[in-house]
Amino acid sequence: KDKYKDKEHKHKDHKKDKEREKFKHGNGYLVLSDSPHLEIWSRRDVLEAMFLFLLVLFGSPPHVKSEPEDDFYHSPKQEKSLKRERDDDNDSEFKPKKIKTENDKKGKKRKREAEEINQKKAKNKKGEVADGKKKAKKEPEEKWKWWEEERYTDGVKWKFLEHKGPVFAPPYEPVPSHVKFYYDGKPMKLSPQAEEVATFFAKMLDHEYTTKDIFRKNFFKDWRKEMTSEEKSKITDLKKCNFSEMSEYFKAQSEARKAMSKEEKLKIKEENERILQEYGFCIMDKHKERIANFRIEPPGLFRGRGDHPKMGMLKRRIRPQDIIINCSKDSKHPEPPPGTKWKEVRHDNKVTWLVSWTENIQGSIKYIMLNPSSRIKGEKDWQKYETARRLKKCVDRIRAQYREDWKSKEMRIRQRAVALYFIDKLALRAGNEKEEGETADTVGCCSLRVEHIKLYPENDGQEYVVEFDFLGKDSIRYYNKVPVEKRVFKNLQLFMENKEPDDDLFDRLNTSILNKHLQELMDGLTAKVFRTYNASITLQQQLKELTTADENIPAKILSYNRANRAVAILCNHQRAPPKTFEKSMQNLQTKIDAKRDQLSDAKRELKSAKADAKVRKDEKSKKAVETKKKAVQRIEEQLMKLEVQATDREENKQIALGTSKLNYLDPRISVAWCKKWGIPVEKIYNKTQREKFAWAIDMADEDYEF
DNA sequence: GTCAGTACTTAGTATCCGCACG
DNA sequence: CGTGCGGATACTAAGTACTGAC
Repeated sequence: KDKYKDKEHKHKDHKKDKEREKFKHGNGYLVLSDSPHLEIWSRRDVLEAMFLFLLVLFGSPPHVKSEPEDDFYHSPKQEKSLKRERDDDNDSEFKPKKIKTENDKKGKKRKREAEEINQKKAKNKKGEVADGKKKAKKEPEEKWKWWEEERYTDGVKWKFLEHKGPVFAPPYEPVPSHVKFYYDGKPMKLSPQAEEVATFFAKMLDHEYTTKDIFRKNFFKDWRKEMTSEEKSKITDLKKCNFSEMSEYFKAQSEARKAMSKEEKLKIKEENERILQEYGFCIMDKHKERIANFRIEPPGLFRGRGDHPKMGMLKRRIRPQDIIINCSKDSKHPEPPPGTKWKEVRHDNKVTWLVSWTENIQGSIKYIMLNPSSRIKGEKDWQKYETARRLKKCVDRIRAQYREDWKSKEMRIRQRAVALYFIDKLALRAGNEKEEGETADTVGCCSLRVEHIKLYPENDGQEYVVEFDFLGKDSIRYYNKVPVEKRVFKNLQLFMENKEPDDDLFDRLNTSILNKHLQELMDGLTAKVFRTYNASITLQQQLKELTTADENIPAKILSYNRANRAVAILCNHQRAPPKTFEKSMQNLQTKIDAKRDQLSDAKRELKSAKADAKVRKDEKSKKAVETKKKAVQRIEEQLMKLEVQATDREENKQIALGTSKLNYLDPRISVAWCKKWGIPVEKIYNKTQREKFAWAIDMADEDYEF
């Protein structure tokens, strides 16, 4: 109650929020605290309404638990969902009842965000409100605009969750007996367990992974664990193992798959579709939502990125007894495959995952969660950009502050300030500590070591240049030479004094110290918000700068891509140049040349048509001139389009735009840009992206400002 | 402050699949 | 009507952030 008091005062019309706030967490279960609604909604009402609603949703009587202990949990949910639409107008009546006495930052923050949501909401709400139940019925056809509804505010992620559990990897199918494995030149029949692991290796034989020492060592060690004692004593040297028949067999198999008839392919497709329909969706709070990764990761050999010390280790097969199911108490929980049991079925509505298991390589937990188009992901995404926009409002203050801190007497503060400067200026990642030897040696800002930077008092005519060279996330190299302010430079010299190359540059700093500091500067601020903020603000600026009114659509899109690219470069989003890059560039060039020829032909024709018309002066020849003119124009346009495409592709050779588009750029900036220039959103976002950003597409208008 | 554990976002690449092209 | 290309999607690794115990 206290938490949200502050909100109450300012938000008289936020009744729904209040409802949510009533269901607080205490002693491990939900407690219904001061609830004015109990006055209007008797338990019977609630049950009745709930019944009706479920009937509409599922078409058959629901399974309703009647145990009292379920009740407090249960009814609020239904009460709330049904009520939503209704109570809008009697809001004010309830207000006075809520007396909040204290506030905290989180409450404030949410409030502010909720405020914004509400403004938008006000616009559309009226129409939808009318038909509460019908809406639920129609829902599958009609897209649900979750962004027009209130959000949970107290850490509850859902009230109802039902799903079918995961899809397990298909069981191992032994290779036919004529496919032999040879040890030391002699054929050898392997036990199914050992054989399965051998096939994992055989499938990767073409990959350069299998030539790496660590990979081979890890693989062999784990493989031996799967062998029978007999096999173990025989097979002692990986070099003497010959997997080539297996490898050939799998290659043949994949060829065969490609060569399958249409019918067979269709059949497989249909089967996949069936599985998707059955397992690919869940019901969360009365809405059917798509699950992102409902298939359990199949066993195989671990492929880390970069120089990973664990590459080649066996990634174990996941069994039902490894699986934790999360769903609501009042849902029909998924059944484990016959003869098996789940590790646990829990009902934790403070988390968003449906299924989890512990992976055996790093011992970390993996989750099955919802699709980016789902409410639960979308809300979070939206909130992320709202936080970044709040940073926009106070970034000047924060910048002034860290510049001031460069002069601090305290080393830890100077380090903090310089690190923050890098994070802000260069969009570096925070750089959590990692366990040595468990993962590839990569760093972020706070974990930079002395060996990762070089200082040049003067370089290429610039003063105080810092050269960064290190491996970041996914072992992608970050290389950059940047001139910095004198104070930063001097500080860096100081930090590096008397240190070995492999000592931490910021020895008095880590991400948790930094984030704690940031939290004090702005509610909800963490290091990664700077990346989001700088990416989005850069896009907005670049779009403003690069777009010119008189360009045609392809040229505008090139401008968009260039703006996008500026961000990708800032965030260091790289990719391996596609294998087919050179070739496809050539193809494009050929096309361009052909188009050029075509254009000059068309121009020539136009000329002669004109000459002809001059002499003849009849209608027909005039018309011919017009036609030719149009043809020339059209070809010119096509040529332009191709040239633009070529430029775009060339500039994109080693830069990946997708990551920033998907994770860093406030989609409303792009949507606004599209609207402003009359560009169809489809040119910017493909189908998946449009689903993910449905909220932004729906709510942003052309004058949206990040 | 350190550490382990948990939840969730961000990331590059492998594979799939539909469509333009010959 | 087959084929090859390139965008879309699937996959899962690798980050960030936060919590709570000590």
